[in-house]
Amino acid sequence: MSADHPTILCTVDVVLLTLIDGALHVLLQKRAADPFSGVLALPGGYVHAQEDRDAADAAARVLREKTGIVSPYLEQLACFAGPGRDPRGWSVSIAHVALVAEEALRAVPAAAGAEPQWKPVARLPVLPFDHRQIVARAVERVRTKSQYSSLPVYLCGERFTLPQLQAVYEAVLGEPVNKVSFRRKIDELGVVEPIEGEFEAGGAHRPAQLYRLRRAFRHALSVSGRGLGG
Amino acid sequence: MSADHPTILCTVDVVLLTLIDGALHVLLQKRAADPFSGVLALPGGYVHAQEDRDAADAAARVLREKTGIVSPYLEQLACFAGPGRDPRGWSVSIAHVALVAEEALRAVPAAAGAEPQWKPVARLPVLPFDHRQIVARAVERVRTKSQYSSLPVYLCGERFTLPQLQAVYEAVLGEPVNKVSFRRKIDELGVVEPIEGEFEAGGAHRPAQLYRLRRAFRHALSVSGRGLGG
DNA sequence: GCAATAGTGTCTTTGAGACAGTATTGA
DNA sequence: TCAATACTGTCTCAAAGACACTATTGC
Repeated sequence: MSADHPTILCTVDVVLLTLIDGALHVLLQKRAADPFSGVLALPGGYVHAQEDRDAADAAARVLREKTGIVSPYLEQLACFAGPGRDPRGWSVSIAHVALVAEEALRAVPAAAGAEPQWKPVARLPVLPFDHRQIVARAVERVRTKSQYSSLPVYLCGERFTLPQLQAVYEAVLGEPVNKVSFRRKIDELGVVEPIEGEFEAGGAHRPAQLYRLRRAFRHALSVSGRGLGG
Repeated sequence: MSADHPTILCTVDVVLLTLIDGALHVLLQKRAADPFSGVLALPGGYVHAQEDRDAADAAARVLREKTGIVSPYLEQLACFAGPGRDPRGWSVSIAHVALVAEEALRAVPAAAGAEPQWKPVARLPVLPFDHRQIVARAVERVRTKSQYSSLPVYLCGERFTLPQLQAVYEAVLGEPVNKVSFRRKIDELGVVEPIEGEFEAGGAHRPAQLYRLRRAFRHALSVSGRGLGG
């Protein structure tokens, strides 16, 4: 029965987001091969049936191979499929969203793929395939989830203060949040903990308590994004 | 580059839910072909590159061809993918959730496929592939969305009373809901409207106002499920 | 002391649930 | 008139936001 139907292209794409100067940016790379060789696009690639254990695994591999980045948060976004999105024919892209702290990018080893470029999601260049819609859906998902979850902590570095975390929420949501209710919410979500005796010094004002992710929410590898407060 | 990789099976599966005697039921059919020929499973099939315009379109076609049902609500759920879920090899299933009123099933023409069987989601038989997880995720999605949206209206017939709609919500959510806040919420969602002068007669009590979906929320065909109060 | 930001106590406002009342039917 | 359910007005309670106050630093 499978022979009745022409081969369908099966790929994964990754929308990797980070916060630069208070604005969400997405990682783009110049494509190494046709179609659209040399054009800026989302990192993506074919599923490797020999090595990938599932779609998230494939997305994590593609991200690692092309950019050297291992994201602490990786979640399936949706399938984008149809006859027109890829000039080669009917294709399926299993799109994923990943989050990383800008700070963590400084430790990334030399990438195997093209030099990554960060573009603000509010001013994207023209993108091939349906990558513009994919990015839009990813941003929408992150904004929606940030309203009730602790997702934005994955945009912070290892150590952060609550005022910093609040600024991250405000940047993602695009609106100010109430300080008191923000702290109440973060407290009851229970995903971060104060680092005993550690404070952010430097300013001409009272130093802020440093926090970190609780152990149960730290991931060296990719996670599904479900049921983890994300 | 595509030749580097073995063919990946690309299918769609549909979790069609309805409410029977106050309990969520899922439509299953005996499979017509191997693998698992003759075993009860979700209706599913290959993507047809020649005719399907996207994944939801493929799901609607599969559902229509195999069961004769055209659902007023169809939404992409997630991709289930991996080497172990199908004995034929690495496979991708683009799973969808669909909702239909039990009442609407009576008007369904003779199905081209096997006789559909409705099984309660709380007591599923053993299912092939990863269909059990797919059903579980579908039910979880419907429950979650029902908490804040008008999704359950698609489990009602064309005309319904608010007490009937409330009972549907309670069946889906598995818990009683407050009558006053329920009516406030339905009112502000703005997806239903009273049918002027029409009441549900019959009981030895005050008749209830009949309601229907507002025109903007009625769909003869499948919809994406996003941004429509669903 | 003063400016600046961190952190907290508490009042107000808003929305959800509880409860009890009125409305309308068939018997 | 009574039982039964539809519908509605209003009180109570809990969560969220507003505001103001204290805390701690560098200058």
